[in-house]
Amino acid sequence: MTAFEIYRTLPEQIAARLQREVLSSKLKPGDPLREMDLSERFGVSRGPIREAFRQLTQQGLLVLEPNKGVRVAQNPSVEVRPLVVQLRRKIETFVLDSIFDRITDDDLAVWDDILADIKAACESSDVDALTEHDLRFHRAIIQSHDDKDLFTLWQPIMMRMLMHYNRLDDIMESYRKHKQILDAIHSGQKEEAIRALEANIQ
Amino acid sequence: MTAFEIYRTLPEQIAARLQREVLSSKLKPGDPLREMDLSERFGVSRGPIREAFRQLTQQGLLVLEPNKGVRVAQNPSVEVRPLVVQLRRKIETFVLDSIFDRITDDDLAVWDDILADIKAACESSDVDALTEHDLRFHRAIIQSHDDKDLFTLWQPIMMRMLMHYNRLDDIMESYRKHKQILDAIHSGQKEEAIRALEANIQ
DNA sequence: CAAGTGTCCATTGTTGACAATCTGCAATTT
DNA sequence: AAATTGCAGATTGTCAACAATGGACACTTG
Repeated sequence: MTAFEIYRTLPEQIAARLQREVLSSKLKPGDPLREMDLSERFGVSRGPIREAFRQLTQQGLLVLEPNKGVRVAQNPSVEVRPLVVQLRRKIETFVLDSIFDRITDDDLAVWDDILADIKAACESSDVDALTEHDLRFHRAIIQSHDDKDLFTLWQPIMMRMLMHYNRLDDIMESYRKHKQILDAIHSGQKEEAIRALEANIQ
Repeated sequence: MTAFEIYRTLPEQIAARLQREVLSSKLKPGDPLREMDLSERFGVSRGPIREAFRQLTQQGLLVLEPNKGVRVAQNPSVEVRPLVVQLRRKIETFVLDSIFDRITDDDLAVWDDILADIKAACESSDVDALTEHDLRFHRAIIQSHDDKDLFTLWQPIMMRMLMHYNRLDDIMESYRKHKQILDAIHSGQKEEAIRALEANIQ
C-alpha cells in the first residue's frame, strides 16, 4: 500500500481503491475480481480482500455468487433508474430539512472546501475527480445527521447512481448546482436549499 | 447444524439463524456477538461466522466496529422512522405497479400460500412466525421483479422496519391487510392493490 | 487524590495450508 | 454427431495458528 493512510483498516484501504476503479469504469460491469490476483497486487492474504469485497458488496458495487466469487455489479436498469433518483432525493432532502437549523459554521466550512474541489475538478474536466468529490459532498451532508444509520441506507442508493455517471454534457453545471445549494444554506433559505438539492439529484 | 438445509452455504445457514434471533428480539439492540462463541455453538471455525456477520451487516441487523466486533443494530430513531416507511412504500409500490400486468398464476399461488401461513400465525398469535412470513410475503413480491438488484436496495430498509415490530394491538389485522392486497391482485384492480399495499406498510 | 502509564487478557485481524466446488474440455457412449 | 461422463485446473470455502488491537485494572507519579 502507498501513502494514503486515511483509512484505519487494511480492508478499508483496499475497498477504497477498488471503489475508485469501479466508479471510474476502470473496472466494468460484469468484470470478475479474483481474490488471489488482488492479494498479490496488494501484498496481503485473501482474508482482507474478502472483507473488502464484503464492504463493496454492501455498497452495491460488487455482486457475490457463492463458489464463483464477485463481479462488478450491473448498472441499474433504465426502468428502476427513476426510482433510485426518487429514493435518493427523499433521503437527502429529509436530512437537509432535518438538520437545517443545526448546521454549524464548521459544517459549512467543510462543505465549502469540498465545493472548491468540485470546482477544480470541473474546470480541469476531471470526471473521476468530480465523481469523487460529488460523493464526498453528499456524504458529508448525510453524515451530519445524528442518526448514523441513515448513511448505510443512503450509500447503496448513491452508488447505484454514480455507476452510470458517464453522460455529462456540461461539466461546469455540476459545480453551479452544488454552489446553489450552499449559497441557499449560507443565506438561511431552507426551502430554496432543498429545491436546489433536489435539482442536483438527477 | 440441524435439519434445515434450505440454504446452500454454511454462512447462509448461520446468518438465517441469527436473523431470526434478532427479529424475534432474542438478541436485543446493542448485544455483542462473539466470533468464538458462535463458532463453538455452530461447530465451525470463525471464518463462516465472519461471513455470516458480513451478510447480516449488509442487511442492517448488525453493526461492525473495527477491532471491536459486531453488535445488534439499534432500532431506527423515531425521527427517521417515517422516512423508512416512505422509502419502503416507494419501492414496493413501484415494484407492484411495474410487474402488475406480468403477474403469473404461479406467482399468485406462491403468495396465496404465504398468506395462509400469515393467517395461521395470526390465529395462533405467533408473533415471530408472523414476522417471518410477513417478510417472506413482501420479499416474494420484490423478487418477482426482473431487476434483482432492487432486492438488495429494499432489504436493509425492510429490516429496519421489522426490528421494531413489537407493537401489534390487533394481530389479525395483519392477515386482513395482506389478504386485501392479494384480493385486489386476483381481481386485477391495480390501483386498489397498490393502495392496500401502502396501507399495509406502516 | 487525579492523571497518566504499564501490563494482562479477551477479542478481532491476518495468514497460509488444505478441502470443497465449479468450469471447461476431452474421452466415451449411444 | 449429440449427449454424457470423467478428469484437471482454477477458484472459492474452511480451518487453525499466530499477530495486533483495545479495554480494564493495578500501579506509579505529580
